[in-house]
Amino acid sequence: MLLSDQGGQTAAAKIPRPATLRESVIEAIQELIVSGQLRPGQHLVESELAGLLGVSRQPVREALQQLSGEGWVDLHPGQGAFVHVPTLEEADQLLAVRALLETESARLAAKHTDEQGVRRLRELCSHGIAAVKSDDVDAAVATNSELHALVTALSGNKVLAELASQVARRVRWYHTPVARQRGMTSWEEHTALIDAIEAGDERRAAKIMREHTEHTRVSYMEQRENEPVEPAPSKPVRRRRPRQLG
Amino acid sequence: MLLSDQGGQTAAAKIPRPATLRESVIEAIQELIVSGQLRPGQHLVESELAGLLGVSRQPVREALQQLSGEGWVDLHPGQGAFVHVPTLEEADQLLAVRALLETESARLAAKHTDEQGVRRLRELCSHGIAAVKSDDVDAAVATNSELHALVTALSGNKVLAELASQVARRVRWYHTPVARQRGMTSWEEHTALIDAIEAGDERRAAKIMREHTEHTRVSYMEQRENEPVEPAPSKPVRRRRPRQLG
DNA sequence: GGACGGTATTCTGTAGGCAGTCGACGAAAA
DNA sequence: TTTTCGTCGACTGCCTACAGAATACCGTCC
Repeated sequence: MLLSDQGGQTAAAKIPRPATLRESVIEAIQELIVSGQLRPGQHLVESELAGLLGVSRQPVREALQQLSGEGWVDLHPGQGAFVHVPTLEEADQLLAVRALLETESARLAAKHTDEQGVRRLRELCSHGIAAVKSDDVDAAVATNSELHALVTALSGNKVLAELASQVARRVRWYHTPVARQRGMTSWEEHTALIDAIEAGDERRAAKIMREHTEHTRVSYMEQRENEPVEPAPSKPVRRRRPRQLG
Repeated sequence: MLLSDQGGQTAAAKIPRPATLRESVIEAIQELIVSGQLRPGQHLVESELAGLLGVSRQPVREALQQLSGEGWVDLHPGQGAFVHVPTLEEADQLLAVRALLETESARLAAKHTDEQGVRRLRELCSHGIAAVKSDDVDAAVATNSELHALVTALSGNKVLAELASQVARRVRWYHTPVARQRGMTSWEEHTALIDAIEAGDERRAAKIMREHTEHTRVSYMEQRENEPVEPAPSKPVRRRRPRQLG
């Protein structure tokens, strides 16, 4: 029970629960956002999403509220939900926080180094390297998330792990385009990190993780500066359906 | 807009918004929890809360879900909401995370030291000292929260500030009983912290904040060991209304 | 031609209601 | 007496419906 729900995907056991509609809706909307079908700043009309997903408004409302708590959408009271517009500044700050949390996690993981944990880390690492070699970016990103999640789990601090996972989910939104650019380098750093954890070298593990996350941040910032997104409307306006003829 | 919703209570300006029912319900339930009217592990029946607060079930549901995201209640699918049972271990970890976040905040605040910010910090500090002298624990705790929130806001990293505020809210649940014990000592440390921030001494500010939060943690742990709470039922059971006669 | 106010429309926020599900209690069997 | 099964009650999850709020459209007036 302790770590079963940390990995999320790792614990596929238990029961393939039918899951509540709310959870399904959450995942569906997340998918729509990361896939770009819902653009940043777009007004999310509850009834529309409800119709699209074939459910009622209530699960959609609840999903939007949870997504708001996780930073995916912004909830303007009385106005509705809008897909969050990721700022350059915010991405920078988010990645900085991630660096902070994960650095500490790595330090703690090295402190209570755990043979079985290290083994699982190595497994994930080889999966990730395989994914990069076969040019499967999605799999690489997913494995990357799992690996980082596992490191935080190994820190032994559940609160820290949960918080880091929350931040990581948001980072993942930005991460995909960077993954290809970073490519194999990232996984070499992972390997070094695991070595440090296995050796129980807190200082080195922390250092590597800090540099690793910092590299990702720099990569992201460079990428973004090369491809400036079009300036979104500063005031998100409620979209209006074209009037019906007749 | 930038910092207005950081303090919560500080920004009483803006609009005396009628606020959505959901938000009111959230605050009401939080209040019921911290005041102890809702005991840890207790089953929260939606219809009951709805009746108590004079609203329908929907706002209550939404409030419970948000509170679940913030760690106040645990949501068991198909079973309902239960007031979170704070573990000793969890409190320890929570305070450790707070230490991490606020240490970094203090460092950053010292980095971009800001005259006006320092002035506001000193104001809060004197308020807090006055509260302690007049033995007003609630005011002291509130002012303490505000001060810490302001430090995180001065860090300039909004994501960090938001996260720290989230953690701080949970800490506050545990903090009240410790406040009296720590008393004036805590505020002397605050003064030293502000001095360091004003001087722009990152290292010293971080050090003071780390020790400060560590003192709180130790205080809390000592207090808890002296007064072990009764072991809550490990399996939260759905409360059952006594059967109607006839 | 531009600005302003009225109106219509759309969406959110909330309420109430129904079916599914989970747990508890009690009876029957071993 | 202990275990197992059936039944009942209550609560959650979801859907539908209604009232209020906010905004865009459009005609009128200056």
